[in-house]
Amino acid sequence: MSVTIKDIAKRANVSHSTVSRALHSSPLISDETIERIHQIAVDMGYFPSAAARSLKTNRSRALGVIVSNIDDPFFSEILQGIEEVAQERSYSLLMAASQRDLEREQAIVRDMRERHVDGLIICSASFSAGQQRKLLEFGIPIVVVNNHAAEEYRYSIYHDDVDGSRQITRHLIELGHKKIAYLGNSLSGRVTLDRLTGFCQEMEIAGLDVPEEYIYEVPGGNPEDGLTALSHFFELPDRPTALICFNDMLAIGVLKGLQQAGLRVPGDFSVVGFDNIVFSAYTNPPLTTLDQPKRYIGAEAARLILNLLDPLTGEEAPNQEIQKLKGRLLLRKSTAPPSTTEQQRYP
Amino acid sequence: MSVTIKDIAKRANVSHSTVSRALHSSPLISDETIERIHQIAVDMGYFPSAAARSLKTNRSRALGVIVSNIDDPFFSEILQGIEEVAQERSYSLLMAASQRDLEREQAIVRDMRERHVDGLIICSASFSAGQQRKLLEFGIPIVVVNNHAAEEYRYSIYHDDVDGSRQITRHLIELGHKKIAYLGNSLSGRVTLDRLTGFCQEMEIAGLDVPEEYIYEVPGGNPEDGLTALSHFFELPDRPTALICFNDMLAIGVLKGLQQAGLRVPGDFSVVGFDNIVFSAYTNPPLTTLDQPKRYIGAEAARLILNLLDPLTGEEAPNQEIQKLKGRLLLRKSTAPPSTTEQQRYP
DNA sequence: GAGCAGCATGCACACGTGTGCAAAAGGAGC
DNA sequence: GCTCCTTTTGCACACGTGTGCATGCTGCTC
Repeated sequence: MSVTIKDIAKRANVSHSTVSRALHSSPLISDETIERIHQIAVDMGYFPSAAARSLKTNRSRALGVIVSNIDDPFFSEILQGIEEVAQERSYSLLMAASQRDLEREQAIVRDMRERHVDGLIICSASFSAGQQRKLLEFGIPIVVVNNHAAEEYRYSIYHDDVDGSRQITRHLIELGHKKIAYLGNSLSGRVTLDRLTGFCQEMEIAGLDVPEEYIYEVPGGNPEDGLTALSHFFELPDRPTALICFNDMLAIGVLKGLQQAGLRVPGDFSVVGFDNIVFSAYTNPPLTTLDQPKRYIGAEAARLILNLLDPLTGEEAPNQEIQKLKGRLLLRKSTAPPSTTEQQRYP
Repeated sequence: MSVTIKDIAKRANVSHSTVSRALHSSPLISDETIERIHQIAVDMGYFPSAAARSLKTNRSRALGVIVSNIDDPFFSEILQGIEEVAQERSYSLLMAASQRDLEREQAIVRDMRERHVDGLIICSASFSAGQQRKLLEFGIPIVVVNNHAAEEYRYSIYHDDVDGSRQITRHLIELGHKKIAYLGNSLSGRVTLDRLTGFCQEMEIAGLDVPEEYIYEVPGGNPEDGLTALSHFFELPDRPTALICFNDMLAIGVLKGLQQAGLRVPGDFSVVGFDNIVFSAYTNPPLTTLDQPKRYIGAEAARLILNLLDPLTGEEAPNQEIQKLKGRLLLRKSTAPPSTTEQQRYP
């Protein structure tokens, strides 16, 4: 079929082991043979077999990446960060989407194991606890990104959602809002909880009350979820003047709902998102949000795992590393002081 | 290290070849041995080694997927479609982003080859012609998706951009527009060209003139590109009343630019996009666009290549297949008849 | 010239799996 | 009891690469 080191060996009148060593530029082989064999390899169009190498060395130079959905703009930006670093260090990526489906998760984990990936990056917020044990007995480094159980893994990197949410809440409070609500995504576990916690903490510090009905959760994080969730807040007798959304996607849906209802943002109602996905800058009005360094998070996750696999010279591989990154409040145009006449403007 | 078929063989008091056959449920092995060995395999936590299998069988049960950018919402939806079908047929995906960078492309192709992927799906519109030859001597099926050289490959699946563009143009013409402009993306080769062609065809049929300066290209397809491109049209002495954008991303930027300039859409100016990415439904106003079946395209690409690899019973593998899919015009709120006083309303 | 060091290369086995062929076991038919 | 057939299993080799160890060669020193 294709050219192997044996073919090269024949052509060069040496043994296949000499070829193998020469291609790795081993010091055991004389410089001229190395040069000669490299040349022959190029001429013959030799490509090493990753399978054979992997079989022999027990390393695949591949990373597994598990994500909930590839087409989530938040995750896809993280993926881009991972990809860049992996490519730079010449690792390949085996990618799979769990769709939050247990059966798929199991199939994926099984596959990753059979393919002997050298490391695993999990970007699926809700990776089931059952899989976790299976993964650990796997014996390879695992880095989780923004997982709901970030602290239970040895290596993880995640955004400080409590802090981010506090920044956002403080901003609204400083604008003068007193009636602030939170719209969460029940599917995202720890993340939505942390964002809720940060919100509540800051409200308490400010001595502001958060009625139970100001906290609402939907099972999803897409624009349409935000759109439909809005009716909950509309039906309240005492309506909030500002809404903190779990993420930008929800916020984008909320903006549309408000517009349909004839409410002006931010004049009548303030909305904030979370994540700073690309499109949050192009809504009308542009969305005030919390900028998570998504690309950096992905890159950092890849770097962390690659440093564990191929320790750079001088660096010691840590046996535990949990990175908590802080985001940055991004003020745009969807927030303003509450309208003094807001009750009248409600439809 | 981990459990191998030899370990199972020892435990079961048979040879490793019997185990190998039993695990494949070969008819050569008695049912009871098959049953017994399957049980032992489960008990011992056996995982077959993909590397060893791949080495022996010359199949990897993996598909390579090359994309320009993972975080492009258009491609990431296609990816999702690919992923679903691949998973269903238990193939894994090796994913890489070319970033339209020649050096990266080469590294990726090399890697895919070394890893012996069974098939390749190329979603990078501008995959260089040089790579193409290398790929073909590769000897594996290749399916290109929306490539600029779709017809040069044996298997490809792409959207009928000429038709789509004609649908869009016709819509604008029917609304009464006579001065329609096109904003292209010079990086996307055939795609932008086809969309331009469809536009021109329909304009000619309607007997409408397209001045040279109504056709403008920017090197990119992101919202910011659309935003900056707008000034070109503003500077024209005789301005268009409608703009067809290469894709939704550009259109989203254009919408923002128009809003900043104080123009009303669609009252003062009509805008249409292309692709129907998720967010096009959430702009203000919602974007009229051409709905490409992105997920379906991805799924179809994966199905095509998998049918070539593992022909389903009864089906004959075609030795060439070029699918051209038609999109559907999606009327939303960014288009309307041209304002009769449009010249006055321009700033 | 014997001994030795140092360099360059080959031999042989290993990684885990799949498979053609031989062989063993068992039963049936004469 | 022998042959023949069927069913079940084992032997041995192959896939392409990496590596410990042995071997051969060259040149130097005493």
